[in-house]
Amino acid sequence: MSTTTTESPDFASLPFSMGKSPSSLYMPPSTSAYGHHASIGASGNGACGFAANSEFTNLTPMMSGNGYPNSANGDSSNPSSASSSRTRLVNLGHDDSGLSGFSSTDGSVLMGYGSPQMDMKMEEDLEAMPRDRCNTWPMRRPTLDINGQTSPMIHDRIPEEDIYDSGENLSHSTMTNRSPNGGLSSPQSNSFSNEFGNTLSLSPGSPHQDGSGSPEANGSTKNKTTRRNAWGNLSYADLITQAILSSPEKRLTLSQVYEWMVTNVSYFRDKGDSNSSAGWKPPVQPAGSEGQHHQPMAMFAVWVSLSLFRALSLTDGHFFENNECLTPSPALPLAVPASRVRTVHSQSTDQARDIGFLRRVFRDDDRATRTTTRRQCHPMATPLLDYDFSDDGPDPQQFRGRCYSLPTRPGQMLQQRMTFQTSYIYPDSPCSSGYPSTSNLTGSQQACFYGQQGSSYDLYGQQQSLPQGYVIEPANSVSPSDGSSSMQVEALALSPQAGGKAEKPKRKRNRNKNPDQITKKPNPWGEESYSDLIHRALESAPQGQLKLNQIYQWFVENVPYFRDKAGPEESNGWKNSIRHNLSLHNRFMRIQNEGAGKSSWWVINPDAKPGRNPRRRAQTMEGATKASMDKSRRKARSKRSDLGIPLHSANSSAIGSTASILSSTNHVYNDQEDALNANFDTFRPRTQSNISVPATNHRLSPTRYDDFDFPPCWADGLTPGNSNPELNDILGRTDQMRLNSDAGDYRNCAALKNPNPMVNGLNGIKMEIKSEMSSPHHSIAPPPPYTASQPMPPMGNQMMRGGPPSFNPPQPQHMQSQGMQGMQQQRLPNGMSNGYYQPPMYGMSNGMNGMGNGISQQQAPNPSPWQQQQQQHSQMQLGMGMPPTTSHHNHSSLFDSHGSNGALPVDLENLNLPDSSMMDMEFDVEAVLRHEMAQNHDGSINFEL
DNA sequence: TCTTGTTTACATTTTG
DNA sequence: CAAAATGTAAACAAGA
Repeated sequence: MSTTTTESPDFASLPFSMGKSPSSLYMPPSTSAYGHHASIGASGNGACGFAANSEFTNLTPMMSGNGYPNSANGDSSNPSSASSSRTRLVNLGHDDSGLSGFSSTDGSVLMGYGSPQMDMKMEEDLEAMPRDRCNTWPMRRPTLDINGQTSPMIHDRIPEEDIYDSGENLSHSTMTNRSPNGGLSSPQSNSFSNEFGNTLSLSPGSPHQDGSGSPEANGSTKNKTTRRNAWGNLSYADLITQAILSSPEKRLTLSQVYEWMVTNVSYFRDKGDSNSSAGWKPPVQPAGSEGQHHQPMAMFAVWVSLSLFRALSLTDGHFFENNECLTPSPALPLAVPASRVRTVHSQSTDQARDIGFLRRVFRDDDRATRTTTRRQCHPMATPLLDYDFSDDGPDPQQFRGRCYSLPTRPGQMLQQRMTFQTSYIYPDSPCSSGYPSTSNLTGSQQACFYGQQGSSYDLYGQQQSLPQGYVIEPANSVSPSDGSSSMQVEALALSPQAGGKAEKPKRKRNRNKNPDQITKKPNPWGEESYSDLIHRALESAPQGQLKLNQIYQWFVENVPYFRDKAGPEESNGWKNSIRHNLSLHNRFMRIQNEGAGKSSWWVINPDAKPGRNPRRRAQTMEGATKASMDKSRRKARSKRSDLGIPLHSANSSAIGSTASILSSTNHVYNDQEDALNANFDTFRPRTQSNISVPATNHRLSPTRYDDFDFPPCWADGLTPGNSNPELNDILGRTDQMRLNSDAGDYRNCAALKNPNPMVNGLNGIKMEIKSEMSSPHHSIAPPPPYTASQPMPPMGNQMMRGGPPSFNPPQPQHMQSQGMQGMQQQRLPNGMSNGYYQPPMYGMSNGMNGMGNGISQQQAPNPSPWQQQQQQHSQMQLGMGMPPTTSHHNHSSLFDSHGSNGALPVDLENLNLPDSSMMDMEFDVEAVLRHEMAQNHDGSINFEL
């Protein structure tokens, strides 16, 4: 890491805007997240961060709207900060001087990312702004003795409730000159002198210079309660932070934290024995098991809170920017003399890691909530600033606002830059799942960090930056501390931008319940499952798609465990598991890559719900548990075996997909066993997998859709609103799109959403015109670019569909000529199958425009006859691709009709369609057919076989 | 023969 | 305790 120092020219060049600043870029919701890589999306050499408004706690992953290599370039000229209307995001980082900070004269440090460019932009706004109050400043309590206050204005503004915000507690030693009992439980504890040679000063007892924190100071009963904890006002987080930062390497094992506590905090020192420490630390472990403690909840909470609060600190100036505490005020000598400000010019890799840390902290799609401590105005916990305190002079005596209370001896604390390898406050390593690990914190974080220092995720030689960002969603304003807890624990809703709904955190298994081994990862490689890893791999792919061998490669390159098992013999197992997971989970989809004759592209299913997603099979069977299904299968198999029926019948290949489909929906059979007999052991060619998307064979020419008037459902984001909960439940279980509730369009919508002829499980039925077969594209097999799987957490439909598609196909020349084809080929099967890739329905117009073809369906007023025919065929195809819609009473008529007129191909007639239960879904295929026939003025329906 | 892909089976753990 | 989740192994088939 190369670090250079830039002396800020003057006071005004503080890297953070103080108050309202243009650096806080507001973007309308419509522009948020999708079209731009917002602030958090940093380039490889750019530092970015969050703009963490003190009001906001919800951090929402923000997906990039396009290929992040481009969009995340961190262009400083691009104010591509994304936010919701109430969200403030600041484009923070762009160049190598991304880290900067400032400090108060008393040594408290504000730091964060900020480039010189930004600094310049902020200058004009760095004017002192009056503020009525600070969210976290304690107001003067009537009962408090404020004689000692050095800044009356402060007390006028400090909310009473927050007077003992823990954030203030780590303050300068000069602030400890209060009542002997005002701080830690003993005066000597005000100075931490630990084994690491650092002397840390604490002023835990007093909120401010007023000394009112001392119960003895005023003798009021209330004052006795002002000390939050028995050991003082320091929260656990503060203490832990102090402990960690006091270590030479800025990292401690949990046991070392305990030890530090005992050594430096008299309260804990007094309770360091195995009996009395039960409340604050785990029971004493057997010898040799240090660091293997089972964390009590307090520590758990602290851990999490510390994680977040560091993360928020990493978000740096923006976090503080919005914090009024940092607004320069004549009454608040908080600003840092320019000479004191140093800007760290860190290497991009460092910044990237920092950003990566943030990203991981806030990203995990499986967890939407976090418990954390709201730490406003807390400049600590991010010793990323190389701050020169050498000439601080007598400033330690100066006032320190509550918001700056934490860093003590910042020169000590911040001299050593924290790196990812030492990011013990690193709760969300890829090996973790966002839950605090009780593992030895000094364990190799690096081993858990995919895309290690300086490396990217890229398998293609492209520089990878953050695939996503996060916007900070507004949350309830910070409630002042009630003083009853050492920390304010709040839930941080990490909601996907799309849905915004918090996901229940996904717990990771810890198979080993042995307390001594509880720190062990559930898997040798970490806490993430294969599925998670695959997801991550796909997420990291520039196009969001990887081939199987690329997934292998990703594993080898990014997960040490698999790297060590990359041998041909050793890798068989985990490769098999990867394949198994790819096939099994709905969150992955395969896009067939036939033309290249290569393996398929695997992508993240854009419709996969964040968090838990059903597997492709057992869970889709309502009322039939896996066990019962297995039993039924065995029974059916046995029965068939008894009858001499081969388990795998080639004849069934024609309905191969259907078989799989039905296998996942055979609960609809009245007689499950019949369903099993009919479908279960049906052989399914792998190219007709129910999770496969044919990439080429059934592609349609883009012109086919040129003049198609797409119903509103295409543009409405395909809101999951549905009028048929049952159906949608099924669809949801099978990972299908939902039917739009718009009765007027839902049929076509449903059809359009599933134009792929395979979507119905009608494999072998190609309702495409002959010209299609002779299409030059037919023999070309470019992998369809996965537009929706740009690196991002699973966002859900809304998010996936809400933004413009990004099209960076592996074969752009091909995809650009495909237009709709690229969309169409990736249609999800409709209701009856699953796993097909469903491209995002951004609104067809935009989507098409975004795909190079640029043809909006509404923009072709005069379709040619050929086009009309194509449209009709398309609609026909689409119509056939949709499930029956309106009435389950009509489902038989469908077959009656086609049976009578012979319009349907043999395959269709012979198709083992699901029986009544399936048709209970409110479909009206007949109506669709009629519609299509009407569209085809000759009343014919053409099927290409 | 190898790779890829699907599916089944089973053991174990977690979850509700 | 049942169901679900997960990891693992393996059978099987298609295709290069």
